[in-house]
Amino acid sequence: MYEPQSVEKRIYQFWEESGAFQADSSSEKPKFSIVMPPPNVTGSLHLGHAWNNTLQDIIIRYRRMAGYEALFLPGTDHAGIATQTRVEKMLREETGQSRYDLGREKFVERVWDWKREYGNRITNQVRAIGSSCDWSRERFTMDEGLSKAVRTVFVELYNRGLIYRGNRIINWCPRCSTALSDIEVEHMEVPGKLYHVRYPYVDGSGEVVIATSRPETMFADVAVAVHPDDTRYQNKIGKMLQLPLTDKQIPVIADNYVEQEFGTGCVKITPAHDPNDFEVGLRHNLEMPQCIDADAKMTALAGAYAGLSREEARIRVVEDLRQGGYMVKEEELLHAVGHCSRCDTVVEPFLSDQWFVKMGPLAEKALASLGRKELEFVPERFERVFTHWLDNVRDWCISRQLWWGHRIPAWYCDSCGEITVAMDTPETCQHCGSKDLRQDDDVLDTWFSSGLWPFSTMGWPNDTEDLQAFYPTSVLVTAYDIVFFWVARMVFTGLEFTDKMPFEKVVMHGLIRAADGRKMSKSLGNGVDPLEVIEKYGADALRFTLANGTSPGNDQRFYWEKVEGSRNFINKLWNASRFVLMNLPADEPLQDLDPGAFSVVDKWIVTRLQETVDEVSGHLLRYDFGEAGRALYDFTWDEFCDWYIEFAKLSLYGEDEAAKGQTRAVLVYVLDNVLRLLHPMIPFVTEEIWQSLPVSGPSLILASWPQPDQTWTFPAAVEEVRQVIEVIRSVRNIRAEMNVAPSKPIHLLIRANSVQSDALLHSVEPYLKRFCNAEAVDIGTNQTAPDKAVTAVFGGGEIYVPLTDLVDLGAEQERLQKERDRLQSEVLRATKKLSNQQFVAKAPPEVVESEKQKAAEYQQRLASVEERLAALMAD
RNA sequence: GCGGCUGUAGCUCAGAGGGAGAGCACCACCUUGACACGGUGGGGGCCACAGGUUCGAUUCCUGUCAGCCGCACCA
Repeated sequence: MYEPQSVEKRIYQFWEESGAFQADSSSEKPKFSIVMPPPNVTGSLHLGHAWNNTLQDIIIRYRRMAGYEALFLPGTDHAGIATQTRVEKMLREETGQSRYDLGREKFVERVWDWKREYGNRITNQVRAIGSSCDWSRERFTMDEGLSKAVRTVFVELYNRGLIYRGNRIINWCPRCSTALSDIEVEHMEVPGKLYHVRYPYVDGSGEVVIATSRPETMFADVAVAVHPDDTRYQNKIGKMLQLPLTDKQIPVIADNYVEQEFGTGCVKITPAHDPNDFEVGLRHNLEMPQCIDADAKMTALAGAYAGLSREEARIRVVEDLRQGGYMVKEEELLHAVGHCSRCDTVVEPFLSDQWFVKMGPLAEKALASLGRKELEFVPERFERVFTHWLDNVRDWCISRQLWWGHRIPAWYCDSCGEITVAMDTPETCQHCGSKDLRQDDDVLDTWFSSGLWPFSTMGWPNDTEDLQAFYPTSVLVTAYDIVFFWVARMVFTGLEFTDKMPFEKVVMHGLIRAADGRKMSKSLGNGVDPLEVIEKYGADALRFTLANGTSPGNDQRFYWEKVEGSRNFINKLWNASRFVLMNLPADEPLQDLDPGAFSVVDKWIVTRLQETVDEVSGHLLRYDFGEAGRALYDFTWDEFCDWYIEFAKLSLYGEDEAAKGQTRAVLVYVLDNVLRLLHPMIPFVTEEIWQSLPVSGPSLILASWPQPDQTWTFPAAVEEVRQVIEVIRSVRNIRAEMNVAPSKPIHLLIRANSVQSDALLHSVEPYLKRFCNAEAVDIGTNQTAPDKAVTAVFGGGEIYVPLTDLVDLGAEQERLQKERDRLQSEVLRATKKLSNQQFVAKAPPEVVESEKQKAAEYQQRLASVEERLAALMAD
């Protein structure tokens, strides 16, 4: 039994130390490169990473074997919010201090300590799944070089007018105390209420009724808007309203944004707390007071409610509105509420000074480039998702109120108030020369640095050899859930700063789900730790599970049973290899392959191997890992193990030394190639086995990828062995159906229906004897059915198994009738097709021809079965 | 609202314009000298539904139903 635990660590170390993972930028070979989506340093490997890494590593190992200089560049990102939160929590637990107690500098130093201590945990986990990364090129988003790239891009974009600072509404997470970009907000349908509230006119001439889902923001109301065409309110525009629960007065204004049909057609305008109202505020030049602060608490503006949380405030405000007679009605409302994607807190639309990337021009460039087919998505459909998003992008808020991250290279002048943006800390203000400069406190969104990953990792902005050799990268492999976060940003920055798409292809895979189809998540506690899988079944089994039988871009569910199946396959391979090895002579060299001396089964397996090589290579080139895995599984188990090895035993246990030598050579040849083909998927076992095979080369990881060899294909042999197998199966079926114990020898008679068939059957007689457990085999073109025999019909003739004392005539009749029915329906199907003039006229000739052949063969078989049946009835 | 995915054996899923597949589960048999994480044989499916294109559709197109997922500021 194969035990991966004792093998995998050793093999990985061997590879790593042998330099097999290292790519040479000065190599003459064609280049192939992948940059790994950097996992969070704080994180630990989950099955999604495992899947992602498996696919990348399959691609890289395949290309490396196929003669490319292959680079798989690993690294991690600094994960601003996640890491900072983590270290803050640790700090609080250990010393009771907050980051403010420590101060920025000390705190950041603390995070670096943490990173140095735990940061290589995840990269060691990546090693455990076998990724053949070039660790000498490992990068971290906060490395000096990558930080320089970040500053360069920031300064450049600022100078090109694509980065600006503005006082705008952004998504604010009160718990994380930072701004978030639009895509870091998850909208969830939440039941709420639509409150209809009376706002009376100041002059006592009545009232308007507004509808709101957030009554607690009313203290920051600056107007009530109606549609300019709304006849109900046209003459009210400009009138003043008394804001309930306050002494404030606000005007009725007109704006096209209001929908007349919704609610009452009146909208309260709160520019500081609602993105739409903010736009209205800008259009009408309104004040933008805030009644909720950064901690999601009510400000002094809320008067008596100041200091309350927004939730408490709502309850109290609603109550007081009811008391005061302002509440008209309360309707149930299901509405989408933004939640922080990291901590699930309800996001507050918050007016503040932030930095933004102007997306319009960047998106346009990306769309143009996509239009020119400069990037290919696999599967294709993801391109639509991508372009649709690009069509509607909004500016990207990139500043984060954190300490851990790339600090924004912008300085404010206390003398003139202007901003200086520079690569290096400026001595003086660019505008007035003053030395009173303060650097912006904020850091950049982590994705800002991840967005530069394909080229920043290769040394950009310096013009390095790596960039020359390996950029643009060949493929990007990622799950579809981060196309917008990551892929899009890399595309923008790649085009803007390198004038190239950062990768030729984007290969998308799905998400891995729990067995019940739900997402794996910490809160549900239904996550499976890949390391546990590796510990129990080995990394190869995990990899094969994740790659085999999957479909591009689709999700998959995790099943331990599937891992078990993979483990069984690996074990099968291991045992087959043991068989091959134990049948090799210890001291003689292996014979050369001599196709002239091949037996029919040798020709067959060698041909099937060529076909498999062709098939698997094609699937891998198309990134169709599931199909590649399936083809290899079937060939290895069903054809090589179940049939060829069994055939080979005859020769190996026989007396013919020449045949034995050939068989050994074929076994080794096929196994060698199977190992090569399987290596990208299950690198550990294949390397381990390969090391003990009598083949030349330092390691499988550096061995060459098999090429299909047309001179070694014997199509006739494939057809012949197919027939031999059919005979053997038929006899086994007879044994099982007629309850003849496998241990009981039988007498086998075969009537060949052609000379060729006769010759073939004679040549494979030893196989028939062994596989059918026949004490005697009689083959001839004029064999006839003996009395009391069980019959089966195959393509090349008829099989008779005399069962003198055992035969149950009823059972045999039943068997033959079943077979007759089956054949009849086949004949019917074929003749029906052929009698259709349209089919014969319009279908491709080869299809018609093969249909004719089928019809003829089934006719013949049917006739045989009917004849036998008649004879049986006559008895 | 817009866009996308999925619907195939009891379960999980591949597949492809010309005879329905795999793994697991199930039934029967097998202590065969690589492997019981194994071997042999077997049962099981109107390929969601309705139209259309085609000589031919489970596969392509349209619609319906069901499940899921993105994107979207409707108070």
